[in-house]
Amino acid sequence: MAVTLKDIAKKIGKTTTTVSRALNDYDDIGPETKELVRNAADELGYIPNTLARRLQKRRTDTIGLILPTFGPRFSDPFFSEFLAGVGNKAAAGGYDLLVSTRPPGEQEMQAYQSNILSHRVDGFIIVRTRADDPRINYLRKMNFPFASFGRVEGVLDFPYIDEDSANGMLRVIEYLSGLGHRRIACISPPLELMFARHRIKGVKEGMDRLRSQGGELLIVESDLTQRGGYQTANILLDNSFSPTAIVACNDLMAIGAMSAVQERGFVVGKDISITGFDNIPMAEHSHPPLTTVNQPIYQIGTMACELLIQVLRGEVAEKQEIILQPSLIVRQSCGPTPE
Amino acid sequence: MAVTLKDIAKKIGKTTTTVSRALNDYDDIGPETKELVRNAADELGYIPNTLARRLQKRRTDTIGLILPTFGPRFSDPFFSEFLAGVGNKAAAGGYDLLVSTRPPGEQEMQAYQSNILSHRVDGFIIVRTRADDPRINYLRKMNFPFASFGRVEGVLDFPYIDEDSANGMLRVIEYLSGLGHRRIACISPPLELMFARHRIKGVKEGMDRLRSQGGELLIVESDLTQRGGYQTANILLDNSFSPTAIVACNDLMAIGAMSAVQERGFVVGKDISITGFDNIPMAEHSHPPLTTVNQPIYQIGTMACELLIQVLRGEVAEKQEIILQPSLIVRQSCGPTPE
DNA sequence: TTCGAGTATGAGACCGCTCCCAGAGATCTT
DNA sequence: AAGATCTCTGGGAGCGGTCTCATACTCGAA
Repeated sequence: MAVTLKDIAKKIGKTTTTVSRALNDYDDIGPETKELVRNAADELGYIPNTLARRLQKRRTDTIGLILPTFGPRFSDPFFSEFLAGVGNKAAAGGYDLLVSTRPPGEQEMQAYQSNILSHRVDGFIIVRTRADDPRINYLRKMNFPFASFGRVEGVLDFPYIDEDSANGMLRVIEYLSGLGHRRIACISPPLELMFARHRIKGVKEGMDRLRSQGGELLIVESDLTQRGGYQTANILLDNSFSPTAIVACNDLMAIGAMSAVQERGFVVGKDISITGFDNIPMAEHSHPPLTTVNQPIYQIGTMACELLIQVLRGEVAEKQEIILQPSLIVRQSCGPTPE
Repeated sequence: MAVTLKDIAKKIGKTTTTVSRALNDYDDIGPETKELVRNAADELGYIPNTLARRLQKRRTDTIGLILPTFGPRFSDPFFSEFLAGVGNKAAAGGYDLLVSTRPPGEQEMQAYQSNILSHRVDGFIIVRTRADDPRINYLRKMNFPFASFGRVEGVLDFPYIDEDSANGMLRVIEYLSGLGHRRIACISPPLELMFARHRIKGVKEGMDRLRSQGGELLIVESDLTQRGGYQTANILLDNSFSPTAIVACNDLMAIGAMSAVQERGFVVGKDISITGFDNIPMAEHSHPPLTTVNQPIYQIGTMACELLIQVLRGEVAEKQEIILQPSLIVRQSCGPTPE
């Protein structure tokens, strides 16, 4: 069996009280006693039982992360990198990370509820926020600690981190307009997702500025996947709108769109320009390499986790709201408008 | 405060013993009493405290999964899908999933140790096995429950699931040889990884059969990433060997290799054929779509988790060792040898 | 000298749950 | 009718920690 406080106490003829406090470095324990206890603990190979400690402290030292996924073939590079960021920060702060995947909706909400009510986690990281996000509404109602990556519509009285996607998209449009593009199509994620709204907002704002110069915009909704981007681009290409540039709201869809365009014999970056958003590793190695907006997703993961840890520790965060400024990554998927 | 057994007991004038057993449906509790207890529990909104139960049961109902990652930019589609498989199965079986990411080596081993010794998990899922795997050696030594995705060299006295990668690669080589290819280059992962060995073994076996027909093989080691595949393909293309086909040991490297080949103006599937392995979603949408070997990674995740759960429950699994037979997915990245 | 403050340790409750064991009735056996 | 058996419930220990409170001792100040 595992070594307990009692074993140490017995060995050195002290009580568990003393041992416990010595090991936790309380300053009401004599230095020699501390020394004695520590040596005995080392010798016996003592390791505290996390469960017992958690029960007593009424804390789980665990952070929950429930990834919203559609269907089993879930392979979003976004999440794996975000996960790594959150996980490493959590580990560094002494927290465990409890991960689940649930499709948005009923099951997802149940997962949040049961994790809270059965005392499995101390706080949640929310990812990929939705406009009127039921997760955030619920956590707020329960007064349960959380931090999110992404904002919501309405009151923002919780710690969050987000990228200024609107500004990122504005930069994309400005870049494209500088290359002469006026007829631009945009492939959007479901508009219930907040980041989709921000990105679309940036696109619209950019196009508004182009209105006097004949700017035209067509927005088509898709589903964030590569396949979705492919299909949607095909729809766009069949359409009479015939854009000179396609602005996809994430890299995965942009890469899917590239396939569709290339399949029709067009050259990406010459006949049609394509942009993405996120700067996933794949974007650098697509063919041609994808012009996109950088989103440091690993760092965002660590920062979101840090925000939550601050809340859990009861520290007053200097900054509860972090908005990162994006940067445009110019590669070869865009070129001047063909005449 | 949360409702406890004691609250229910007090309310109906019974003891916590009775309440506990009624809720756990022990058959030594009278049916009316059970009814009474259940109603009171519902009324008060009782939810058992997981921590307390776990402490008492000396079980954590938690499965550990430590993903081996190199560097922070960790975005392997492989892992996210595997994770989803494991996670969903764990949830279905009433287990929590504790996830960490660690670079292989010292830190990784410490994570295993501390998770075991501080009683955080009941068992581990090991992924991406290595030839003489320190994780498996350790868990075996500690007699700690685990199941793995992947085999090791030597004794296989633990539950595992694996794909018959050797056979998969054999099929690839046969397919390529059928198209007339004889000078074949292979981009390999680090050979310390078991699946690399199996895949290379299959490649060699296939080439051995081609020896009488002038088959020539060049193997170059890379690192599983898209970037690695790109760089390694460039090295290959600079080499005098000039292969007519490149067999990459995973899809990510294959896609990277495609970029390199295309950058030099070659047409993939005509001038040079390329194959991958894994059939990640991206493979379908690369340009051209990638010929590869299917590996149902989501299902593998669920099955690995199931193996572990059987061990944890003390059930005797009918099958402790599962080898899946792969299937070749033919797409457009291969063609007949150019003369 | 005596009291108060400070220091170091012990005793024991408690977190919320499970489970062993005892015991009270009810029913059955001979 | 008396003991044996069965059914149901209660008492209480214990999982492995933490924390409050009490206590014994030392020491300097009034």
